Amino acid sequence: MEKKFKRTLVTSALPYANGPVHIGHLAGVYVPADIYVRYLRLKGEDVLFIGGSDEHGVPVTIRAKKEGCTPQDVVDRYHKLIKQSFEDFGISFDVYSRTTSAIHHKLASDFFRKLYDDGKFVEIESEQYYDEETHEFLTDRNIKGECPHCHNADAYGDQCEKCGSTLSPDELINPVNAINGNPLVKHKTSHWYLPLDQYQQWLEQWILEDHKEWRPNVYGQCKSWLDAGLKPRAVTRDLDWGIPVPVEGAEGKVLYVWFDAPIGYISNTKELCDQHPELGSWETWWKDPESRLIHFIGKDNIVFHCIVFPSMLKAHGDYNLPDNVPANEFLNLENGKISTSRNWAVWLNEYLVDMPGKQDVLRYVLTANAPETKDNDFTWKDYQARNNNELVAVYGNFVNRALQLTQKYYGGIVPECGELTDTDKATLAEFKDVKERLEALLDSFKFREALKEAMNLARIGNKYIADEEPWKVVKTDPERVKTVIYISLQLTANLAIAFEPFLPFSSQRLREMICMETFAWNELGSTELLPAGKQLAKPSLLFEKIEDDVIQAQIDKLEATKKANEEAGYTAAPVKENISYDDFSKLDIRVGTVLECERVPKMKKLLQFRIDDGLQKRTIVSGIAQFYEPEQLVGKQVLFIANLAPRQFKNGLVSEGMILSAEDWDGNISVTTIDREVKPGSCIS
RNA sequence: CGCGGGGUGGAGCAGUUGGUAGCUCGCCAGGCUCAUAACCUGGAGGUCGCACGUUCGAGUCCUGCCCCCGCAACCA
Repeated sequence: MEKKFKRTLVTSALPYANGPVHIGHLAGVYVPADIYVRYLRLKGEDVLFIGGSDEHGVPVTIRAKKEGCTPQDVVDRYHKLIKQSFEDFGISFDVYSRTTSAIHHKLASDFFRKLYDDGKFVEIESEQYYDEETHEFLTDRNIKGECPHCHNADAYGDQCEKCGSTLSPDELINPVNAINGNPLVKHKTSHWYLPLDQYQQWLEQWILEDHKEWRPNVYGQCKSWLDAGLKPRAVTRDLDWGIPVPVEGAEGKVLYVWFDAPIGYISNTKELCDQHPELGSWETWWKDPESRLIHFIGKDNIVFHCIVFPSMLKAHGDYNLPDNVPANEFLNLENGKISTSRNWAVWLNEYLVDMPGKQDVLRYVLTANAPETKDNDFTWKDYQARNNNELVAVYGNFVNRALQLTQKYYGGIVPECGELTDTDKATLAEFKDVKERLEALLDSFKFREALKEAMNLARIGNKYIADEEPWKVVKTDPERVKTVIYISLQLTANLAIAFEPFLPFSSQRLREMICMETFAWNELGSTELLPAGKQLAKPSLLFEKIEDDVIQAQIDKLEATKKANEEAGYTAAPVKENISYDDFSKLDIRVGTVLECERVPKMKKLLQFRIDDGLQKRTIVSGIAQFYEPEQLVGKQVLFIANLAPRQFKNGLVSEGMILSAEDWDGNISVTTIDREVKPGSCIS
């Protein structure tokens, strides 16, 4: 299936302009994409690297409302910040634009219109529950109401958990939004759907048969969707933030963000090519069969890039389809899931303030530990170890040794190369082998392994110097040392090429040190990169050791910001509506003595209590298992609601009441108890 | 029987189409001193979660089971 392409168009997922970017973004998408692009450029291939911000969608409008500004303000701010972060980390986009651009609006609009005119959509009209405050239609599960059978007030739109009957939202009495409690009204609405079911067969052939070389996680995920059967997917929404649907009578509707975002790849290419005619027409990049399309994405985007977007392109008819979609899994941080809302992240803009000039260290660590086959974990200790034991000790050290020896013996001038010994030849041959392996790995998107191979080059160099012992030989055979140093310098120059895709900043500095103006991938393996007699610049350290306190500061910062953010986010909940004394007196709150307490098997959160309520013993189940050891509570007197209707759990357990407890700002739970012991069954009033 | 991802030397991970179990770090011993106490060599350490199969041969395929991690559910 090896096909020759004339040019390669690389896209990287459009980050959502709703917050800054963090190491997860970098590791999952942008660093691998950048490595690949830099590699192709070094080989002299025709390549474009397309990026941009995704600026439509509901979360932007929610954020704008919260902050009291316009959606445009929100995306302007984050687009700028994100763009700057990418620049700072050397992500070498040829263009980084945005989906609010005029070019994109027109192109996405035209794209939709062509599919519409060609009859590629299905229009479906329906009546759905609508929240007029948040302007959204709700899914069945997000609707709550009274069950028509057992009159449980909290039945969901698809099922009543009390009586177990299956429901549809229409059957619920007084349906409300399960998230915010807003009342719902029925709205008639019509939307356009892309009938993915019609593309099922074609997709099965195209992915499952023609692209078996895709990564297992991508292929597997596609297969599971295809096996489940595809359904038509809506491509429009009732919203006011987005690209208006270009159809008469569709006022108030916009293109669904997942329809317009991938088209952003096309618009941004167009924007670039229109400004730089020498790159050729954007249509050549997207439509010429000799152009290759590669999407770099995270695993959450697989369905859209492998199934939805290709179906859109196919429906349009003129476009190339992606040749490969290398998707990464997720990166965790210090054993926890990276989370923007919980501020559990290393933000790129902050990293550069704390670790100035260490872009390459992060690029290195994120690549060496890239989540290519499964979720991986970023820890600061690993970051430190990889910097100190690998970048400093292996790569930096070899370069420093070669350059220092050159300074010492030859005043920084490249010495003449004498006759090569067998070890010289063997070392150089090994270098050429690595080049081939490196290429094979990069061509198949195995960046983690490729980086390891590049590191091998430095290891070979270290071994060579150690074996040849020039500091010893110089006393007996100074001529021979010239050759050893010459070769060491050639290896150093080779490192500058091999590492350029991975560590562009360090490569640049290394090239300055050895006064190497031009370089190309094809020269990798050459023994004549630095001619004899060339004067080199004064060497400096390529990488620095990172001490424990610097790392500890980062760990502390992570913990502190997390805590501070949670605490700052706490405000006491507003007081509920007044109730009558009658309402209050209906509640029967009593003191009970805990006789027994144990965990409920298989239930992480549940504790099962045996309570003496003064009249009898009763069982109460409470969701506090993560905050108390069962033994701690035995013998305590707790407050509980005695007349709450019993509730049955799935495993058959019945809870006869509710123990009162307080939830702290950070989610910790504290059980209520009383100041002085009283008889079990005493009433609270 | 909710969905998914995993279980490989102390730690973190590779192991493509089944053919003597690898890498980085750590540890132990030795060497070297040009180098950011860095580098080089050697060594110890694994019944590849368990069991049963297929096979001349399984970490790699089949079946069953156990355990861990996400998500979902449960939090009266």
